[in-house]
Amino acid sequence: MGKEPAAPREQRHSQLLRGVLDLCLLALIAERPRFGYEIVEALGESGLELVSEGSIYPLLARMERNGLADTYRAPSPSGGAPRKYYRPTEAGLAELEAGRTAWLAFRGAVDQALSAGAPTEDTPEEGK
Amino acid sequence: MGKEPAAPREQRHSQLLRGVLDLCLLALIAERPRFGYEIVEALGESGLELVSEGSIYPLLARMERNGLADTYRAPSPSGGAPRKYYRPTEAGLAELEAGRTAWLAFRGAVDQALSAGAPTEDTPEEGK
DNA sequence: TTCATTATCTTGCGGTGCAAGACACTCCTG
DNA sequence: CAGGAGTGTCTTGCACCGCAAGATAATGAA
Repeated sequence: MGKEPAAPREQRHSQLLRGVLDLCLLALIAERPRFGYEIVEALGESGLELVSEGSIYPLLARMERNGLADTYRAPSPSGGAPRKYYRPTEAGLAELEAGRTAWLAFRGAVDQALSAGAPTEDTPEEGK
Repeated sequence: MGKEPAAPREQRHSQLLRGVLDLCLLALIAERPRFGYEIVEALGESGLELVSEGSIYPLLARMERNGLADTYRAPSPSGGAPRKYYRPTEAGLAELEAGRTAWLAFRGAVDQALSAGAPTEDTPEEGK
């Protein structure tokens, strides 16, 4: 005993983000160059409020290392540490496009799987 | 170089499944009791073809251990090892309901985040 | 100088999908 | 009766990654 997860409900969110978080980042920096802090806020506005900096900085660094994004620095206009702006490379844009497709397919598959045994089930799917 | 993952594209699928796979299983056994092999096939029909037995048996066992599902055995009608049927408990149904809600919220958030910098958009970003 | 603000980066932990393979039960054939 | 094939279940070990927590850095104001 004592090995209970204790918070299985909130943990689901963490697991859900996997495999999609990098895509979201790519989409965000594809819209326009952004820096870390800004991205956290942008994600929050999308409804992904639980994403924190500890999640995205390593991810951003990995993307840069893998050649999906490149960066440049610029001083902070409001005083403070200089900002590091991220912007997708060609490879990054390609990855984003592939990822969008994968997400759409996955989303459809999960929707269908979850519709099984749904409570609102009038869906009179023909008997096979 | 030389430490590249080699297959980042196919790996995304694995990561996407996290946090949702248990929900799919719950939905499937909520529709009617099912056994392992059957579940793999059902998932495949939904589009989740890459899910293999190595993924779901441990998951099924975990759900049983956590009181989300209970089981009973029945002989295989077509000869072979006896089947182990899974069916959700009350707690399992509650978890399924909560999970559906979480999935819907997450899905919307990701859709919105991914719509940023979409190619179909007139992206009027000026050349800086 | 010292402090507050803004922002980036690192470490260690914990959860989990999956490939690979071992094991179990039943029927069929000779 | 023995052997084989088909059908299902279960276990081990690994690799991946989000995240809490905290360290670090740069700038401007008091």
